[in-house]
Amino acid sequence: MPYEEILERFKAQLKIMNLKVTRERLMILEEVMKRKDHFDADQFAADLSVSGVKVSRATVYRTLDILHDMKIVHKTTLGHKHQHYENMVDRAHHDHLVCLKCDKVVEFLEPRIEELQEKVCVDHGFEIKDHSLQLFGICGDCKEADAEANN
Amino acid sequence: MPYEEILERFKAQLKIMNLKVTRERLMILEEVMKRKDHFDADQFAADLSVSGVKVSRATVYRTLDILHDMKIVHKTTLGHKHQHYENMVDRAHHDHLVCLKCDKVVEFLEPRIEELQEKVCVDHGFEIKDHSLQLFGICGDCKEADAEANN
DNA sequence: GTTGCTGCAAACCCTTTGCATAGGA
DNA sequence: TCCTATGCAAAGGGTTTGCAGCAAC
Repeated sequence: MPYEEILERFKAQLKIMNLKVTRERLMILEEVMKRKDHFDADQFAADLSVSGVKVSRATVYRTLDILHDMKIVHKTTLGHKHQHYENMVDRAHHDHLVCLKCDKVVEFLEPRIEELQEKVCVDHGFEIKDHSLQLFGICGDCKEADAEANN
Repeated sequence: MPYEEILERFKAQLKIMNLKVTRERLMILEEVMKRKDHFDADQFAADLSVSGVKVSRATVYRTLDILHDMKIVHKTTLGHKHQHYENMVDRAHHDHLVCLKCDKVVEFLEPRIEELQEKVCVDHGFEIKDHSLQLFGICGDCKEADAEANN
């Protein structure tokens, strides 16, 4: 989806929600759209600042929340004490593999897991709304590094 | 496993780890063994206090950590900002369904999901160590309540 | 002009930690 | 006696919030 389109969608949504189109919100949207990785609010605020964009941390949190409500960003817990955000424009749902040694994050999608989750919910009379799945382990690179260290 | 046995195991493990057998640690083990639910440290400390057992929150956290190292309790994140603990004595691994309305927690085990997780890891060259899976939705009771409210 | 937004700093919440004292081994 | 454990209160780290001034509409 071209940036122009997201921008228009963002503005339109803000209008619908009775929110104002401000310089800060546009700057944050722009920065989010540049990101393809999993980022945390603090790092994001720092990067904005380095780019010469002055926006307070409070506004970053507030705006990321709006973007989350609009499903433009997704929030995940990857085993740290802070939340991670990711740009979801043109991206399908996925879960995460997290390396316990180097913190590398790899995305995956296993449709059969998704189906089984649905089934579990139905079996328990739940209407599923969301889920959170993270697999923690040691990535290939770290395993290799370990093996070498033991030689 | 009878309580006596866990108690002995706890004392033995403490000895191995060069930790002391204290009144506080025994009181906390006893309270943990009474629990079959998912509890948080704060509630746990409050309940201890109501039972007339005086133990500081700091000691509760410290001791729950020891019990976690010993695999006597398991730590989970259930979508809240605090950790939940559960007594794992005589209990197998399981994942959780969480109701977004009433916070009810239901446990489930779907071996096929576990297998597929293994497969995903192998496919990505990861050595799996742990995983975290929560399904969020609306439980049967809340769905009924909603339906009635709409009549 | 009205209403919502921002930045700041303080508050929050859960959890951890430093330190003096108490208490197992 | 020696050394760890405890309790307290303060610190920590991420996130939220109250408020006065400011910017959209």
